[in-house]
Amino acid sequence: MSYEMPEQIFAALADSNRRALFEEISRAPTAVARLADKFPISRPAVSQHLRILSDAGLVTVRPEGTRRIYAANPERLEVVRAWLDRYWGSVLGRFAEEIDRMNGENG
Amino acid sequence: MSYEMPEQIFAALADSNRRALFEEISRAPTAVARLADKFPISRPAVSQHLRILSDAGLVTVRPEGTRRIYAANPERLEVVRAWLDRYWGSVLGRFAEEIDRMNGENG
DNA sequence: CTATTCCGTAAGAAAGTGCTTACCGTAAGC
DNA sequence: GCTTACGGTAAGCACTTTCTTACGGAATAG
Repeated sequence: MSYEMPEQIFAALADSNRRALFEEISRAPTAVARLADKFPISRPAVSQHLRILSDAGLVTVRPEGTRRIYAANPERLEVVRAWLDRYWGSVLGRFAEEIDRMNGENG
Repeated sequence: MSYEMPEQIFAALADSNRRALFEEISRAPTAVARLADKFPISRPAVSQHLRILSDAGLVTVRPEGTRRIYAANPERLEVVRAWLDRYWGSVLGRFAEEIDRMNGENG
């Protein structure tokens, strides 16, 4: 049994600035300076957040002249959904066991 | 339009110890000392994690004698799922717009 | 070639996080 | 009552995060 741990992804999405950046980028691929204009933090701060999003695989980069265009990689969120599904699976499995157990005792 | 921000929930789940505690509690409601036995951290550390999980609404507490039994509140994860769904909705909406725009230009 | 624009990185400050030990309150057992 | 078990909180420490300013490298415009 092996599945990808959503460690980096949860950590990346835990910061509200980063979530907002990710959502902004998801609306349209965007250059760094433009993001820095839209957010109340400096351009280096944006770069640092983008680094983390990039390491988590949530965004990709494409150079365009001197600019670097960041685009979202929405598929990556499947890891989160997979974690949720796996969690629900185990919780529901537990629930079913409990039902069985109660039936075994009483039914 | 208003929807609950998953701020605290993502932050709570970003820590692997906390995720593990949450999953452990999800298997069965558990007292603090028992959790401290199962994890390589002290009892106060467990208490502090439980506080954060509790503030995020991911767990509930029930006193039982001198013990406090923590139980998971899985429904809370719906906030995460809702965020995912909303995100996908907007991304797919964008995609549809893009298709329309291209059809308007070329087709 | 020079100037300009864009952006990543380095360095450092301030704040936050996660852990430990020590302590205190509360519930149950003797 | 007194003792024991349980667990939250305070204080302090090491480490990490997040931001800033300063700098330097790379691509374009003149």
